[in-house]
Amino acid sequence: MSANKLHVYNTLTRKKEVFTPITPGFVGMYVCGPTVYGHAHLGHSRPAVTFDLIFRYLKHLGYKVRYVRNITDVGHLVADADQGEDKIAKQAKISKLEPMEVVQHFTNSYHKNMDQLNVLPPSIEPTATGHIIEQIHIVEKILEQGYAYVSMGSVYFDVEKFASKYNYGKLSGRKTEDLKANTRELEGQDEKRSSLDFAIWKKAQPEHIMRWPSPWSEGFPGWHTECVAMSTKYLGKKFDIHGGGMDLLFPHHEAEIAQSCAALGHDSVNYWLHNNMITINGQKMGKSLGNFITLDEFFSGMHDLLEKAYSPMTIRFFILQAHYRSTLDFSNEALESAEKGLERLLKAAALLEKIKPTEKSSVSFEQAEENCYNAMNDDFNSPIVIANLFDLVKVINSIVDGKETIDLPNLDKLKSLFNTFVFNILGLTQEENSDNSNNLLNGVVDLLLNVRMDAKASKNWDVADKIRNELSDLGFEIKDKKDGFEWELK
RNA sequence: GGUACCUUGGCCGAGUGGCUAGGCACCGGUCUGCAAAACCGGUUACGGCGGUUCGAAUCCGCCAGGUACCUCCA
Repeated sequence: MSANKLHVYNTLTRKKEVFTPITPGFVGMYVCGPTVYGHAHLGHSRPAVTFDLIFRYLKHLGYKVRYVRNITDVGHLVADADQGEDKIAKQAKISKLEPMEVVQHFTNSYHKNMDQLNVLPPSIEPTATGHIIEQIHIVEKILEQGYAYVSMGSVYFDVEKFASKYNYGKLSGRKTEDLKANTRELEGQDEKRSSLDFAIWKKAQPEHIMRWPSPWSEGFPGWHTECVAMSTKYLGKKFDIHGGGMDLLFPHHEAEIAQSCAALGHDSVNYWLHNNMITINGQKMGKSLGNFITLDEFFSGMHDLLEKAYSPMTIRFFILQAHYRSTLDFSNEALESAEKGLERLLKAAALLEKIKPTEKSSVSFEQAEENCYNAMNDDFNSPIVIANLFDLVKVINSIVDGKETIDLPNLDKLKSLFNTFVFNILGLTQEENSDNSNNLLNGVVDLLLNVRMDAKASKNWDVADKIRNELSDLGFEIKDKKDGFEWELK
């Protein structure tokens, strides 16, 4: 891997490639966002954090990035007995709310969770319902090009016709013959010429409450059309990066490629990036599997599978400790070790600010810096970055212990390196304990510990230990120093 | 059934031919009145069998186990 160039793993070619933007200095990135018909769960945080890391790093490299992440608020079908019914509409009926009320509620909840995870907002966050006209235009274009047909008020994409000219399945490695042999019986199949075809406009059934007029019927846009319409609108007919979860590879992204190819005559995306899944007991955590834990439940600890609450930063760090293309297995043990590791990292970051430089330096950081950049340039390898940061943690602690020395230029270098990677690129934040701002409490604890200092001075160990042990039981961590003490609320 | 991918130490997770991440846990030491924190050192690996090679966790083959997608899903 060459040292200075960003390489990304392109799902389309199954290789790491040098990243070269279409327009020098600018990057266009589109990422599939959530379908807002439920609270965000741990699985949703993976692409959000992954592409946040990528967004942050591209910006750090000096690119001007337009990051588009959509909100899917219409159109996807449910999997159970209510086949053919709109997910959002179904949720709306259950809770007797307006569909847009449901959408707004879960969008707000998603935004709150993303903010807690310190995920930066995208540059543009378009909604599917806000781009019905654009989607109708895409459908019209595909019809004009002859790669779709109208049937009973719905419009279907003609996969076999498309496949006769273009390569359908190139992203997911599928062949149309194999697909034909394996497609299940689904509702509405009789309207389609082939089981492979997919709806790009769907006529609304009477019970559908989300519906829009179109040249073909009153209905709603098809499953994969919104991303094509919105990515084209905001990033152009050709853009750099398209991201999303691996589970969207087929059919969603394959269908996107087919649609933009059919409508525009060429591919839109240069680099396809896919994050892997978070698993629970080795199995994908997913809405439809019912084995998910929401982010709010993680933050509060209110779930049977959780032994305790885990902070948003713990979740973020947990995700960043694995490479984005690997599966990541949830367990209480793994989260607790992430929590402790993160604490150690952030404590070092705080200590770093207090270090006073000396005349001479026994340490330098060129190698560490190179290692960090090489790791990020090698397909955003955050676990390697973190490993290097932990090496720096050791150095910081050794300096504080007086076992190493650092001069001003090296201290500035270390601060800049550490803070850049910990806070700017990995996007971690110090989670301030709100109780620390309580002056009354601070005064009382300081008083008790000063009493303990006096007890220690007169070798009254019983009193000294009693104060320390009982404060510890209450959740305070007491650290004796040479000439005093430090404490914090755990 | 088809396609793709995975299997690393007590746990989590990097690593793609030699130099063997990192975190958590555990053990020993330093410091401390004793602790905690910190530092130093240590222990436990590459699913199985074969092959290629001077050398394989890393390449190839077979076997076993697992996952994802093929229907909405991050």
